[in-house]
Amino acid sequence: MHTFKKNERLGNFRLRQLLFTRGKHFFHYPFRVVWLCFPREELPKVFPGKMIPSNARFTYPSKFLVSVPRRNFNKAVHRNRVKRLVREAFRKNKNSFYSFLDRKNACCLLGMIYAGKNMPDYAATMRSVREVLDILAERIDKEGLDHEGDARQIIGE
RNA sequence: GAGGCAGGUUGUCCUGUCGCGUCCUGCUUCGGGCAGGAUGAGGAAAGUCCGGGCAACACAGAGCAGCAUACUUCCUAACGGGAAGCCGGUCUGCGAAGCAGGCCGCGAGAAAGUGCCGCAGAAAAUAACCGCCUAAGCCCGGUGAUGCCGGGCCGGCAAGGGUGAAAACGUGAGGUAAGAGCUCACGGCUUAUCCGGGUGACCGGAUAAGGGGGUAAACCUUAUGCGUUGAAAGGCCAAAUAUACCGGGGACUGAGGGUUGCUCGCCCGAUCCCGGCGGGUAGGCCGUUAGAGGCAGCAUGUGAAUGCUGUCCAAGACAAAUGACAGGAAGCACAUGUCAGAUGUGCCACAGAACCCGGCUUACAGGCCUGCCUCUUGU
RNA sequence: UGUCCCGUGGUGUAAUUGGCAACACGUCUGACUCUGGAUCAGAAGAGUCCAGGUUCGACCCCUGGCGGGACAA
Repeated sequence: MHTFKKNERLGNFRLRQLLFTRGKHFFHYPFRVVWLCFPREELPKVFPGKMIPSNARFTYPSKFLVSVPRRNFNKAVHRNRVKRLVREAFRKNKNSFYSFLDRKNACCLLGMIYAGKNMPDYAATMRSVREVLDILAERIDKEGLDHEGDARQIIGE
């Protein structure tokens, strides 16, 4: 299904902090991609000794985040336009990436920061998002999964 | 008919495929998911420039300080907003004064006080450089002279010159040694009183007094208003620990605190307060979307607006939904073509709610309406 | 969401009772040198973010806008 529900978005504060402090990143124009991929059964380690908040549960194998810096797009309406285009492209292209993660029994935090300075068009965004997902799957396959350990240490540092 | 300016108003629509937030209903393998239905950005949502609602602080009090406003009347919940006027400035038209219209105005007080006014100039505020005058007083000389002539001292004057943005009412006459609102006539200004008109600012007139340059978007004075802090206000729930340790202070004769710049007042106050070094939490709900709401009609009013009646409106996210793609229609521009229809290409703005309202300001493709100006054509 | 600050040559800064927009670096020209650098001499380069207003006169005071920055658990 080409859906993009609220649960596929990265909304939890602790998970976002985890992504940006521990995540790996690479650049593929026009995106700076930050990602963190770990086995599904290690999720409780992020929230030791307590319930997992509802917006941190992985109903889908991935949580996704788009960011557009104000530096390059001054108007709020332009930032919204870019974010909507990227989300649309992710929605259309995510299926093979999701099935790849399901085969690995992994869950993935993914952030894409739009670093271009010009307003993208639909076709180019579709193409570059597809390329990013391909590169990501390749790297996860090659480098394996991360192991979380005690997240309290991660956030404390 | 075309173009320009100003103001007001409006600011795209339809279909298909895929998709998103919220709410409701139902189903379910129920901290989740599925199906169906409803609903989902603006005139500025923006800037955050004002005013309110609302909330907390003792349902809030005094003084000082501070801030804001400033022609009048009215509208409004309120305002620094708006309406109608008054006055001043400026432009245009007709013109003899004057009248009409457009535009602009932070438009109280300079006769309460203080400060400032570069350069130039004698002087920038109890004026005297050049200049004008020696009538009165004193002295000297000439001469027969208590007079006259000449000179000096003590002085008098502010007309003329020149400087400047600005020079101590203007013109004319009288007056005088020379002069001066010193006096008079006309004109103009300020203050006070009175009369008439107007709710009022103010206007018209009369009488009396006066002679004071500008600057308050300099300090200031007067009048009026303002308690402070803003949804990160504030309330509730859940989770988590440490009343650890070190130093200092204090315990009713009061350390410290109470979201107010200072002082007071009032209130709270001992498992307390300050500093250091450490530890824990980072989640949810309410506040939170229906209100000084829109539209139409009638009535009142010059108008802003108000009253009555009817009718229509239900975004509510929270690393933040309201979208993407395709096709078509409408509108505009250009080209081809034409009696007209048409065809092709391109364009279709500014911009995205974040507690809610009323204003202001700023951005804006195109359409429509009104007024004014210019040009052209016809009558 | 709210609060505060700043805007001057190409760059960094001055300019206070409101009275000629100044300085350094850089740039350009010339001298010195075989050439360059350094050094010396000289010159150009702004009307103060924009638009109004107050005033005789505005970088300075007032109003509105534009742009940039900082802060608030």
